[in-house]
Amino acid sequence: MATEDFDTAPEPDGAGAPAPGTRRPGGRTARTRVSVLEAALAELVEHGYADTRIDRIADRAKVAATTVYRRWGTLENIVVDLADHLAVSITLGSGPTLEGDLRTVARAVVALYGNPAHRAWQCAMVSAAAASPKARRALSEVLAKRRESTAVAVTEAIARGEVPPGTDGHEVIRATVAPLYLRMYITAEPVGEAEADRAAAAAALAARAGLYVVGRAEDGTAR
Amino acid sequence: MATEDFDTAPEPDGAGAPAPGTRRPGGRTARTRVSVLEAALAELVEHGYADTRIDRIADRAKVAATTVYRRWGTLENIVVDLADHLAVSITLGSGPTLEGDLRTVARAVVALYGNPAHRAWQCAMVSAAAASPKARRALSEVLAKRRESTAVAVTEAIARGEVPPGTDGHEVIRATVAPLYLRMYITAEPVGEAEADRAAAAAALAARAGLYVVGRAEDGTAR
Amino acid sequence: MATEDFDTAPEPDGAGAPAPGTRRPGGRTARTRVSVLEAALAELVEHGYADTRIDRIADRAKVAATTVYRRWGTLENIVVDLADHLAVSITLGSGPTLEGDLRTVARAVVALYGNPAHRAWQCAMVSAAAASPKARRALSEVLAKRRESTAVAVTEAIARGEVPPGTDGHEVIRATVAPLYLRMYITAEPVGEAEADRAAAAAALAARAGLYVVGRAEDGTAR
Amino acid sequence: MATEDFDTAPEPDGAGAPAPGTRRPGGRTARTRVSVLEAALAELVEHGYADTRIDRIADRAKVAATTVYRRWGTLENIVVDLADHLAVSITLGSGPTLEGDLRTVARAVVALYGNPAHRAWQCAMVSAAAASPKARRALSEVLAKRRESTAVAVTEAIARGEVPPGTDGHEVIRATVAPLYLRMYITAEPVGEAEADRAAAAAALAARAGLYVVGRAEDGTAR
DNA sequence: TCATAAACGAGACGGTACGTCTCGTCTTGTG
DNA sequence: CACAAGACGAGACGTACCGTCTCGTTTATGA
Repeated sequence: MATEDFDTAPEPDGAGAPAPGTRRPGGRTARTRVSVLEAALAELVEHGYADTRIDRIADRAKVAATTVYRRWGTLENIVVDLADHLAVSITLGSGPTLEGDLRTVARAVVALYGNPAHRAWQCAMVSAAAASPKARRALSEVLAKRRESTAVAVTEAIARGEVPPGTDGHEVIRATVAPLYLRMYITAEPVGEAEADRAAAAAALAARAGLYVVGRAEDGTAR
Repeated sequence: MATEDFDTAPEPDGAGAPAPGTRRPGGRTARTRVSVLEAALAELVEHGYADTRIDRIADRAKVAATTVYRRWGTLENIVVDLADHLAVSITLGSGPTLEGDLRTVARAVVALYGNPAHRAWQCAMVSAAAASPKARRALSEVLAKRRESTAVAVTEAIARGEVPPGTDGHEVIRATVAPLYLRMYITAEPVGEAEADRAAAAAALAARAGLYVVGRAEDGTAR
Repeated sequence: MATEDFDTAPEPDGAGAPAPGTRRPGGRTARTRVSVLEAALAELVEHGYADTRIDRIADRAKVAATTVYRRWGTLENIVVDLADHLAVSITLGSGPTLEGDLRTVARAVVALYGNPAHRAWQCAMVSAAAASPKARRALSEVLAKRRESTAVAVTEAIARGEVPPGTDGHEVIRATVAPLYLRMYITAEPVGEAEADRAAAAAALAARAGLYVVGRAEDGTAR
Repeated sequence: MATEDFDTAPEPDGAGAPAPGTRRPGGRTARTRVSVLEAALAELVEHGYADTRIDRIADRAKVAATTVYRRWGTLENIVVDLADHLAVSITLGSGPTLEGDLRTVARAVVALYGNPAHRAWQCAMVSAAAASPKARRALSEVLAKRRESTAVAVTEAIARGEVPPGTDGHEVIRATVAPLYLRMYITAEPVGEAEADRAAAAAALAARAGLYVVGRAEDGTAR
């Protein structure tokens, strides 16, 4: 195993003071939060993560910059907090074949990429993740949660006898979205429905072949 | 097609003055360049892209900060310039099967990730790419160049009749490395030889099934 | 006359609401006041005027900061209010000579300077006085009040025929303490009984010579 | 001896980096310095020490605030630096009597107080001195330097046989100015030529009586 | 080999954003 | 329903880093 996780700092986030916004989470506090998150998203869309400034967020949110620093401290924290606010749910129509379901997932991923707000946020997360363990963990969690809701497609496929028992749903979803994410967030190559469908087909094929059966992963190759 | 490339700025890099370091590229000039690039790499390893400071690079390279600004201007440019300096070449032993070759490629990718210097640089590139079109293009080119040398495996496989004629070599390689890159640079999940081999197997399977035949990509799905 | 008083701001202290703490000056109200004043004094001793913070005073007094703001509004007001709380009285033993009495006064001034609490407060007053007219007036009053009780020594000396009739008691006291205050609060040079006694001697000498006879002050010099 | 000096902080001003402005003290550097000092003085006159803001100084001096922080760090340092820039010299005409000379000194002190710029600066110094040992030392030095040039009046008076040999010039000057400083910077009572002349007369009288003979100070009183 | 233009070194500065610290006010939820 | 505690607005602070400018020095390079 080449690596686990490249954490570095010990994150001295110990429970000192209970962070503003937690103690009295109603009324103004909540309004402020929404207002800031929305402003942050707008700034991400307009300027991108690297050129997003906290004071500009505060201005746009009609909030004192001090408040932003008090509540979030860093831009990274704001972006991470946006995850909840953006809460995305992919609903798949329980199609008759695994490939159909995966195609739905893949197309949804591409569609999200077409949404400027979501795309800007996701880009920001990727950029932040490459720099900080905290963002890394957060992004990891968000994606895991999303997979959670789509991995049921695999369960059903197992029930239908379409793929071998023991097939790891998460792994199948990963295989489906990986080529898309590569293009979208790393090489910035064009992504469309063609790519989505091809990725779904490849993942379904491999799943049917039993490549994602848990445990078989241990010896690595299947065939 | 959901997107092409999300460039924004026109990059006003017009040929004003001929950029220091090009006119007299010998002796001290060359020494300076190497020294700075090496220092930059070390800083990337130590602090990560987000916390790498130009002045610290200059200090470490025993060079005036002014010089760094004159020659590269931005950290991003330095990181991009590092691409040449890190020149990686994956040599595959022309094995008897496509899957074998892909496995070699995948394992090489994982091995590179195990190299702290290369990993730090690649993380920096991903982070920068998420923010700037220039970095995006550069990263895109680097990866394309790498694929160039490994895509021959597919050509040979076609010759052997292992995969259908018209199969797109680049696409096969992309399919091979995508799950690894996803784990390495986006979700920060563990990556090892197991994952490498599984990715290679899946890509080979899909290639054999004709999923990566050029032109068929147009209508998207291959059945 | 080079100057009168360097007031600037109009002091918008007009009688709007009757200031909290004036209406019901018993029980808790009084306890709070004492507690805050004492805390303020302690903070002055510990940190000095420039580094004394209202919230720290509140903490130490076990009182809500809001209360402090309501009652005093500014640190300056607290310091001014401390004047009463510190009420100092110099009792002179009605000695046989003016110089003796003045020596008592001078030594008392030096002794007060040796008291950390009083010294801290006095330093604060001087510092505040250099900045605000209100503090200036307050300090002026405090010192005038102190002189009031000691100037009787001059009245008695006049009665004894030791100094000419019409000698201004306040002026004699001023002359006595001036060199000490100069050292203590302006040049921060050492001050001890030697200086006290010398100042008393000089003031007594000048008083006997009739330098402080009222009216003669008009033409300034007394020969 | 009640006290020496009320220093507190260890002043971590050790020779780390040689502070900007010392290495290349010509041209722009010098212009910047003058510009800032002049602006600072103007702000002191307009707003007083307590309400002088560094960024406003920078604005007025048409200099980046960063530069001010780099060169001086604190307002206190600027005010201290102003001492040199304001370089005051009292020239006394070598009159025939000590009292005449002292009168010149006293009147000069009052006249300086009439100069708004000098008065604002001196008030600032007093205020700062009450808060920081560094300012205290600086003010102390400035005043000592001024006395240095006027204390010669006493030397000449000794030569003329007007005052006893061994009379301490500095102490005589202190006695002269003390009542004026008390009124000007502590009690803010009016000060004019009348007070100046009276103070000069009293100091001269005490000096002639031998009160300021060095060594006699040890046992304190002279009589 | 030597003149000269290129590249570098070093100090200072302008400017942006950051993150913090206070002060004093306003708001909220709880006793 | 009052009020203590929480959250906020405003403003200044001091710092970090970026990128530029200036001037003086060193060093390639080609005539």
